[in-house]
Order: sequence, then C-alpha cells, then structure tokens
Amino acid sequence: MPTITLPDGSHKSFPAPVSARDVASSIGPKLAAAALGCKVDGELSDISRVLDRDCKLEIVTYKQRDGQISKDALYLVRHSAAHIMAEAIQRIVPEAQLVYGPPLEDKFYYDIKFPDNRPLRDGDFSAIEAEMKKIIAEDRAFCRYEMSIAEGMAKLKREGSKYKIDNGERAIAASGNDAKLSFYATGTPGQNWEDLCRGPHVPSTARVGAIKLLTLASSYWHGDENSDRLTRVYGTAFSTQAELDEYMKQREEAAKRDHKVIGKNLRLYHIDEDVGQGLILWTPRGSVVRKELQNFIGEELKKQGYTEVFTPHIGRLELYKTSGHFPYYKDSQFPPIVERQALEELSKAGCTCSEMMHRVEGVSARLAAGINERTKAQTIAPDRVMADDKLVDGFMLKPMNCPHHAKIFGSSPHSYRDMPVRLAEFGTVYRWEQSGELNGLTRVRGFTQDDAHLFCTEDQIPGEIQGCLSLVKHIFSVLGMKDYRVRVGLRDPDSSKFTGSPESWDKAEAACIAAAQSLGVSFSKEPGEAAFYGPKIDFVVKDVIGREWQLGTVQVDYQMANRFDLSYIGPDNAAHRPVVIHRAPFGSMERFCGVLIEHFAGAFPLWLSPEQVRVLPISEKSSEYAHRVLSQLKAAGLRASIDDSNDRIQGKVKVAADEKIPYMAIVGPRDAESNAVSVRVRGTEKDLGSMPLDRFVEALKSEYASRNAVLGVKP
RNA sequence: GCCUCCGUAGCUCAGUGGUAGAGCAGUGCUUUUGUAAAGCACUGGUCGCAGGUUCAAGUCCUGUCGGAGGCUCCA
Repeated sequence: MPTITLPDGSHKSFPAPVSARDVASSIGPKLAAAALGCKVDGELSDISRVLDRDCKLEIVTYKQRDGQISKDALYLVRHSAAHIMAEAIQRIVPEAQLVYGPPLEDKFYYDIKFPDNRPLRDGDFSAIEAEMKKIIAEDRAFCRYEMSIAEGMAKLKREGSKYKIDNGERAIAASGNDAKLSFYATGTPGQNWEDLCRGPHVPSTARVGAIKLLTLASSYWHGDENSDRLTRVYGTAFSTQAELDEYMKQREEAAKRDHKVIGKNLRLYHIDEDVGQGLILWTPRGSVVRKELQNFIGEELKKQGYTEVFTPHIGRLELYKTSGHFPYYKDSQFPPIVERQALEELSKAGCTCSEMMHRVEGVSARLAAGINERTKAQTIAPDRVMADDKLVDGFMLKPMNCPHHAKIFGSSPHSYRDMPVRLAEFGTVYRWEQSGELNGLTRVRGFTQDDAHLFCTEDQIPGEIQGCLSLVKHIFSVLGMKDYRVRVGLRDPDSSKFTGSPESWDKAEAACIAAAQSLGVSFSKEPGEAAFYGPKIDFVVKDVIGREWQLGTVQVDYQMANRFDLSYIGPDNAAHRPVVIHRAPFGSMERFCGVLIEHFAGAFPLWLSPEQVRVLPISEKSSEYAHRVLSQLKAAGLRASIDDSNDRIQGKVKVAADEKIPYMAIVGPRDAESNAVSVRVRGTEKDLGSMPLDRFVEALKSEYASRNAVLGVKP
C-alpha cells in the first residue's frame, strides 16, 4: 500500500506495489512517455523501478520545468550510451573485454582490454559510431534483472572475464552480503547483449539520441600503473543531434580561449625544445603581465608585514636531506649535480652508477642522529646512514624554497616579540614532471612560486592563516575571479601517521576551516588529504576546457622546525619551536598567468596589458603629431606604441583590435589642430569622439594606478 | 613513463607515390587615407630528425624528438 510523495508535495496512494512508470502514467501519458528515469528518495533509478513502500518520487525527464537539460537525464543518457558503445565495440572486436564504463560530467568512457594484436585506433571510430547508430535505431529496451550473489558470481565465472568477476566482487564488498548483482540486457536477457551493471539506464536504446566518440587514451586497471593497461574510449551523448552539435561548437570556442593559443597569438611566452620541455621563456609582452601581477602581490605582502628575501636556485644535497625532500621525492626532482672532481675520483675507483646513486643518497651519522633526536622518531632509518668517507655530496636545483628560508630564520636569534617572521620570495623552483603531464603554462618543470614561510607561535596560527586567505580574496576580487573553490585537507581520522599533537591539529584544522568559510566560496573538507606534517588549504580553479588546476596552497607544518632545529626565545626565557606555515596562494606565476590569460581571453585590463595604448595616425600627414602623442603617453609611464605603417586606418584598427590593445588613440589633422585624440576603447564599435590629449593621459594614468578591472575612460 | 592523434614557410593550413602550394606576416613600390585588412611585386621550405622500401617518398615502413588529449603522479 505505498504512498508516493511527488515533488510538488502531493501524495498518491496505490493498493499494491507499482512501477515509477505507472505512477508517471497516472499523472499523465505525456509525462510517462517523456520519462527517462526516476529518483526515489533522491536515488537515481530506472523508470521501471518498482515502488513497494512509501517514498518520495521524482520523474526524470530530459528537459526540466525551467527548460534546462536535466543533469540526471544526461547521466542516464551517457551511462546508456556507454553500454551501446561497448556492444558496438564487441560486435567489431569480439575479443575485447569490458572493464568499467561510467558517465562523467559532460561525457562518458569505457575502459576496455583489447587483444594486443588488435589495438583500437581512432580510425575505428566511424565503424563503431555506425554500429552504435544501428543499435539506437533498433530501439531495444534496457532490461534489468537481478541474481543472488552465488548465482551472479557463478554466471560471471562461467563467462570468464576477470575484470567483470572483479567488478562483481567489488559490488558485493561495497553493498554487503545480502546484495544482489544486477545485469542489464539491451533487449531480451539471454538473447541480446548484456553487461553486469548497477544501472540505472534510460528505458530503451532509442532514447540515446545522438552520440559521438571523442578520444582514445590508455588507462590502468584500478588506476595502478603496475596493473593491466587498458584502452579508455571517450565519447559523449545527448538526446538530440542539435545539442550534440552545440556541445562540439562550445568545445571549439573554448579551444580558442586556451592560454596556449592566446599565448602564441599575442606572443606572451615561448617554449623552445632546445631549452627544454616545460621551461618557459617569457617574451617582453608576457613578462609585463607577469611583472605587473608580481608587483601587485608584492605590494599587498608588504602591507601585511612580509619581508622579502632572495635565495639561490640550488642548494647542497645535505640541505634537502635535512628537510627530507631528498631522496624521498627524488623521482620528481632534477637529478643531483655532483662536482666534476668527485665524479672523476669515483670513476677512477671503479664506482658503478648505481653505487654512486646509493652514496649520493646516504645520510651522515651526525645528521641522522640529530634529526632523529629532534623529531623523537626513527625519521632517518638506520639503513640510510653511511660513513662520511663514503658519502658523495652534490647540489640540487631547488624543488622548494622552504629549506633556504628555514636557514635564513635560523641564522639569527629570535624573540617571541619578533614573531611572526614572514619571509617572502618569488622563488623559482624546478621539478621533474613526467613528460606526458606537461601543459603550456599550467604544468611546467621550472616555475616561480609566490612563496613565503611564516614562522610563528602556535597561538598565532589562526591569525596568520586568516591573513593568507584575505590576501587571496582581495587579489581574486581585483582580478574579477569568482569561479574558484577551496579544499581543506584534514588528517585521516583512522591514522596515526602524522606529527604533532592531536590537540595542535584540532586547533590548526579549526583555524583552516574558519578561514576557508570566511572566503564566501564553496569549500570542501577532505579528511585524509592533509600532509603528514599539518593540515592545508588548497585553491582550485577550472580552465577553459573544464580541467581543474590547483593554484595556491596554505599548509601548516609542525615538522620543519624540528628538522632544522629552529627556535625562538619565549617569555619564559626558554627556547621554543616555532610552527611554520608554507603559503603560495597563487601557486606559481606561470600557472596563475595561464589561468589569467584564459580568464580574460587575452583581453587584459589596462594595468596588466603588455601594450596599453596604440597611437594610430590617419595618414603620414599626422605622423608628427602622432609621435608627440606617443611621447606624452610614454612620459606618463604608459606602455604605448605607434602604428605608422602606410596601412589605411581600417587596417590599423583591425590589427590593434586583434591584439586586444585596451585603447586606440586615433589621430588625424582634426585632432592635431585641437591637441586632441579620438579614443577607441577595446570591445566597442566606434570611438568616443575627440578628447583633449591631457585629459586622456590623466584618465589612463589613474585607471592604471587603481588597477581597474574594466576599461573606464569616459568621453 | 603509458595509449591515440598530430608535426609542410614566422603563423594558419592545402597537398593519398611522379616538378613543394595558398592566405596572413615580412621587404619594396603605388596610394595619403577618419575607425575590424587598399593594390602590385618580391622574399621566404633539407616537408621535425634519422634510417628503410621504391626507378621515384611530404605521401609507405621503422626508430627518434617535439606537440595535443587522456591515464598515472603532483612535497
């Protein structure tokens, strides 16, 4: 006798269990026909789901009442499209074994194991798409049936795919021993194609209207690189071809906004294979953007009481053994630099490469003993300790700035009265990223962090974290960036693998959460995502094609001061350990500029623009006056240039517009007579009319100084 | 590092085994112009690199370097 509560709050009672489809029919036949699935107490299900108890029911249709396409409907469509693709692929390559095929935010994929002698090529796409269209045209129902664990596992074992057996076992592990295994046949079970699947799906294949395969990638079974390598086939699906076409168009538009495209068109930076992958050469134009940004951040840091330091790009291996970065993170560092003389001696002594690496990685007994004592643990295991005469020293390109900053802090005594000590540096670091991961400005091998280390007392932690976050908030708001989110990494509650006392952690975590809340953007708590040495806050933004990039981070560190034996003298006249906060709220200048290029689509506000004004003489007759205008703009500290080519004015305007110059100062005989310029603002169709030159210069100067986000010169 | 795709003039791209092309950019000339490209001419290439197949390779094969999208990783 189930009573169904509908989204409008009304109730419907039925004498016996009914399917969601029956409920939809009882509301209206059109609704039943439009239904793709349903939500039962918030859980997405098939429309054929039988309701045998009281519940809340929502019928999922493609278009919602507000006219938007339902995300749930797209989930059903794409999940079903993944099945249709898998069936099509198995028609073409019968030996292909299915692994796992979920829907994603705007697409879907299926991981498939292809026989080695028959890899999938993207040349197979048209054949697969043709098969998929046939399956869609056949309009077969997605038919769910369930089996007990014993029956279901027996069936999977008979069929013999280790991947599906594994999926079955995982499903059982996830939902307990009274679980059932569900299968979906596209058509009649036993006769048509089927797959072990949790569901849900659309009612029939025809409800997946338009499909397109996108790309191929390799993936690993269970994401483990030592496990089987699978082929991941990406595709997307919509209800109609028009929507699919619109999606593909949007992707193309987004691609034009890509910072790699804009960076090349506007000549902002260059990557040269002779210099190396992932190493950015900033051109004069791009350097302006970076420098302006750096100046802005630097000014704010000064206001917040930071002091600037400079440190070199390399440091001795011993330094990184003390900090713990080497050799623990050696796979993501450039290899050590060993002195030539030492290398020659080792070579003469017949030392092998692997032996040398071993000796480079060793730790002296003195250093090991010190660190172990201060951290009150076996931080340096005995097997890493090596006799001094065996050790090979060298230098490393710095992967982080903190060891250098720790040494600066440690180089002079500190009183509690001086705390906190805030050492800031736009410090360039080098990391060995895997080649497949490099990406324009957003993933590089050498980058400059807006780094600082705050050496503070435990009581000062909340205030310092708050200070970091208000800086981020201010800078993002000046840049007009609203679309970012914050992750707060907390310690794993089930683990004791962290340093520092639980009480300290509780306080620091509470401070991080409170600070994150104050930002007014969405944030998530992520237990287990903290570093072992302290909780952290990460800022994440999306790029034009929806990939998320981590920008900055604020991390509390209870460990570093121990390792470097740092201290300050407290009011009790005794030495105390400071707590260190690592913070680089914008991550790296490279990545942040990349994100900014996409944010502004290359149309920077005046203060960030590589070129702020271009003077365009109508003809050579006005050339002399135009050069006087140029000199005055330059004298006012503005980045200005002149286009005195013999193009017509139409051409000069077109070129300046393409280069996204904020202002054009067009000058002809009329302007020269009255000491004026005709100002055209980027993004507008015509000029503002003639304006006295002095007023124009003053207006630009003030707009520049105020870092206005919008171009604001008025006629 | 792994998988697929891509690499032709400074840039964007055409060229499916038979004499390397176009547009833009650059240079020169003409035009002296009032708001999204005036006209003509010239210049520019070991077709990423190295092997191989072939009478003949930009084109087919192998390797390699670089790029894109994913996977994995990210102190």
